[in-house]
Amino acid sequence: MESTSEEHKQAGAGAEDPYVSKHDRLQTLVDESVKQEWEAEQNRLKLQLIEDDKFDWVLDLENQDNTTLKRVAAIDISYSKTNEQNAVAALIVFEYPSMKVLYEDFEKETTEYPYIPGFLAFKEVPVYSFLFKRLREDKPELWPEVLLVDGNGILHTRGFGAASHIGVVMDIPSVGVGKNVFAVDGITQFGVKELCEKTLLKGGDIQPLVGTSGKTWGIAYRSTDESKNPIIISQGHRVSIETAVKLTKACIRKFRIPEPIRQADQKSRTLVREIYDDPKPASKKPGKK
DNA sequence: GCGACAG
DNA sequence: ATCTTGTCGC
Repeated sequence: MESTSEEHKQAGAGAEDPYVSKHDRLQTLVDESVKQEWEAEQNRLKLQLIEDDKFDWVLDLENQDNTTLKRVAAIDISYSKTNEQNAVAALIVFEYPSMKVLYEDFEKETTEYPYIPGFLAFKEVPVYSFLFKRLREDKPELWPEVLLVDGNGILHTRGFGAASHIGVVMDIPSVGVGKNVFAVDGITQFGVKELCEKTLLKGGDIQPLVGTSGKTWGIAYRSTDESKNPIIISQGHRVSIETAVKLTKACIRKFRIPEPIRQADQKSRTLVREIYDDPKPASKKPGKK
């Protein structure tokens, strides 16, 4: 039988087929039935989603004296370049507004699932839940008042991205900050890019992301004068879009990415390299060679 | 069927 | 997500 490379690829999805990449094998691990279960869980959890401000702290950028916000956290996860399943996740709690690190914790992880657009939470939330559990047990007094997540909140196919997912599961106010646009409701990367080139002229400028339906899914924000590409802010859980933008703005320091997320990204990336990609000669005993 | 596709 | 070289600017 004649077989194109495409057919060969599909026909040989078995785990023993050397012509099928590990990535492809992971993808086939998540079949339609799994995705349907995940969709159902997203829709179920979404019933608990709160898109209004529901917290007891105050963040006033005009009158800092009114501000009572003390603890902002960020989570991120970095993957091994040699094995895409291996990763290190980070949970860091910062003092606001000094951005001094109050608490940081890391955890190695071997992700069970691959990345599938629309289902990022199912790949990353398990290790985050673990880290939050350890925080609650070890330093409950440092529980953050709000959480920044690298990824989208309601800017999502079903209005329930990873930032909203972790926010609901942990019952913590959360904000999604992405580096790319997730296409939904007529919003496209290209469209947003073109629009932002006209509207985001300087650092601090914002551009609402309004879908065909009229819904505002998030806001593109030019965080600094130097960064031409905006970051994409969307509501996670228990925050309005205004608060989501205000908090993100308050967490920008010198760089495009909000400082908490930037540091969580940096540290998890350093660790994943040390642990998986730059294996140091396993601790040789001093004096021995 | 076709295009889209966070990390 | 990760891989990549040089390059511009403070």
